[in-house]
Amino acid sequence: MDYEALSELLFPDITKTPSDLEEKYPPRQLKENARVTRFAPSPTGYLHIGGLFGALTDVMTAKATGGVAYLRIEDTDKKREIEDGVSAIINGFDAFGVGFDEGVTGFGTEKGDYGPYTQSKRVEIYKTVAKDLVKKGLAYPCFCTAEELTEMRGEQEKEGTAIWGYFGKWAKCRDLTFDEIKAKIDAGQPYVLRFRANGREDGKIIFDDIIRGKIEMPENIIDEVLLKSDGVPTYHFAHVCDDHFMRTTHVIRGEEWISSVPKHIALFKACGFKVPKYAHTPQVMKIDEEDGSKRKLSKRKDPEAAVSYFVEEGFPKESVLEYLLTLLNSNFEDWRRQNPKADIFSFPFNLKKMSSSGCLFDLVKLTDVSKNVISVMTARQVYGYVLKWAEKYDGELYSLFKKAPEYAKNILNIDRENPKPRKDIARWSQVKEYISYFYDELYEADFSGMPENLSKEDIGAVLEKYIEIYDENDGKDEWFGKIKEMCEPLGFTPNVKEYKKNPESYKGHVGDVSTVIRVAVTSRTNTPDLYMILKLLGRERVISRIKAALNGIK
RNA sequence: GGCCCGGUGGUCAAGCGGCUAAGACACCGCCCUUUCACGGCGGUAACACGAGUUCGAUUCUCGUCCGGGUCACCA
Repeated sequence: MDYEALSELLFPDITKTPSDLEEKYPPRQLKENARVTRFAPSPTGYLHIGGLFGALTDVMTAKATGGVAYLRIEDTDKKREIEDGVSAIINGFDAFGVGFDEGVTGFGTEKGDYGPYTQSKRVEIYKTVAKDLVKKGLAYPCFCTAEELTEMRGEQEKEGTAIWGYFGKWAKCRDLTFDEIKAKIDAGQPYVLRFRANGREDGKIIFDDIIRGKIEMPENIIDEVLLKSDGVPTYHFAHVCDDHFMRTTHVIRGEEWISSVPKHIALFKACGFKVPKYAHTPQVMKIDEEDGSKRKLSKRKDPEAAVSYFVEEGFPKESVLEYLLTLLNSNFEDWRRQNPKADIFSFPFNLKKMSSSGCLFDLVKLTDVSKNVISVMTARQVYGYVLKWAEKYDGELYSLFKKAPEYAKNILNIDRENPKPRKDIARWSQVKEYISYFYDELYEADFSGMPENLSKEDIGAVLEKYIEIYDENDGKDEWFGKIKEMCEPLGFTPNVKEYKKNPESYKGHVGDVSTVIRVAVTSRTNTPDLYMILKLLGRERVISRIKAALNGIK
C-alpha cells in the first residue's frame, strides 16, 4: 500500500505538516516545574458544580506552580451543543471569580498564543496530524455504515467476545487496498478515519496517575475513530492534538476518562508526541432522594448542581470556592485558619493530596463555611453584596436597601466587625427575613411569642412601664440598668440565678422582661442585641410598636 | 458481562506496619448569657467482610461483598 498516495487522496487540501505546527506552537517558556493545565468543557448546557470543581483544580494547580491554566471549548458534537453553551460556561466562571490565564474568554473571543481555543476552529490542525498518520500507515478510512457497526456489535455479543469494538477480524476496512478505497471514495461513499491500533491483545500498559498512582490496563487494540465522516475529530483525537500543541503538561479530568487512557497513550505515541501527565479527579456525588443511593450529580436531576443555583440563592462566590477547596485538599481548612485573610488562590494546592474517592456535596457544610465567610465581612461589604444580589433577585429588598444605605449598613453592622461576630447569614436570600422587622414595609406584627408564664396583665404592665422609662438617648449600660430597675416593682427579679433558685417568688426575671419588650418591638423571640435594635428603630417606631402590642395582647 | 476506580464515624477526611484511630461539619450536653447567636468545654459515633504475610495489620497481598465509571462517527 502506498500510504503517501493514500494520504494525498484523503487530504488533498492539507499542505502543512506536523513540523509546521511544532514551529507555530513551540514549547512554552516556563520555569522548571510550572504546570500547564486546561479545563475543556463542551457547551452542552449550564455550568454545574462538578465543572467548577474541575476548573478550580486546574487553576489552583497552575497557580501553585507558576504555570498556565487555559479554557478550551470542545464543540465537536454539533448534535448536543446548545445555543448559549459557551456563554453559560463563561458567565458561570465569571460569577465565581474563576479566571483562566488564556483560552476562550467569551463568545467568539479568546486570548493566548496557542489558539484557536475552540475545537471547531482547529479542523486544519487535526487534519494535518491525521494526514501524517495516514502517511505513516497508522490511520485508514473506514466505510462501515452505522447499520454494519450495529450488526458487528450484535455478533460480538452473540460470540461473547471479551472485548467489543472495531478490531481484529471485525475491522473490515482495515486492510482495504488503495484501489478499493479509491473506488469507494469516487463513488461518494462517506467514511471515517480510524486509528490503526497496534496493541497486543494480551498486552498490558501501566501509567502513573497523579491522584491514583499506578494503574494497569489492557493495551488498546481498538481502531478508534479519529475523524468523523464530517471531518470533525472525536474527543480522543482532539485531546491528543490539542493537548500536545497547546503544550499541556497535566491533563486533569474526571475519572470517567480513566478507561480511555490506553487509547490516548497509544495515540500520543503514534503521533510522536510526548504523553502528558494524567490526573483523574473524583466525582462530586449526591444522595439520590428516591433510593438513597450515592450517585454522580446530574445536570438533569439535580437543580442544585447548576452553578446558577448558588448565585440565585445568594451564596457569596468566596463561600462556594472555599467549600470546594475543602473538598479538593483537606488541609485547606487548616491553612485558612492560619491565613484568615489570604487570597484563596495563594493556597499551596497539591494535586497529590486530592482524595481519590467520590465525595458528596454537602450543603450543610457549605452553609457553615459561608456563615464564616460572611461573618468576617464588613457591613459595607455585606451591604454591597446584598444590594447587588437583590437587584436581580429581590426587587423589594433592593429598593429598601437602595433608599437608605446607612440605615441598612447599620442594621447589618449589629454585632459585626468585632472579634466574635455573629454568624446568622449564610446566603443573601436569608437577609430579607433576617432584617424584616426593621422595615415597616416588611414587618408583620405577631405577639404570640410572649412568655407563656406571664399573664396579659403582667405583659401590659411591663410595656406600660417601659414606655415610661424609655429614653432613646440612654447608653447601653444605662438602658439595661433601667430595665433591671423596673423588675422588682413589677414582681420580677433582675437576678436570673436568684430566679432559678426561687422561681415561686417571682413572676419572672429580667430575661422575661427583655423578651416582652423584644417581642413587642420585633415580633420575635430571638434577635441580635436588643439595645441596638431599639436604637436603630428610633423613638417613634419603638413607641408605636409597643402601643400596638399593648392593643394586640388585649 | 469484560476492563477499571473506589470503600476510615451521618458527611468531608488525617493516617502510609505498632497511635487511647486526628480534625472540620452535623448532632447531644454543660458553661457563658437579658433572647438568639458567638465563644469555651465535653460527649455519642468509624477502619465493609474473610483469609494470608508479619512478633504485630486501618495500613501490604488475595478473595468476597457493596458503590461508581467505561465499553458510540458523545464528551
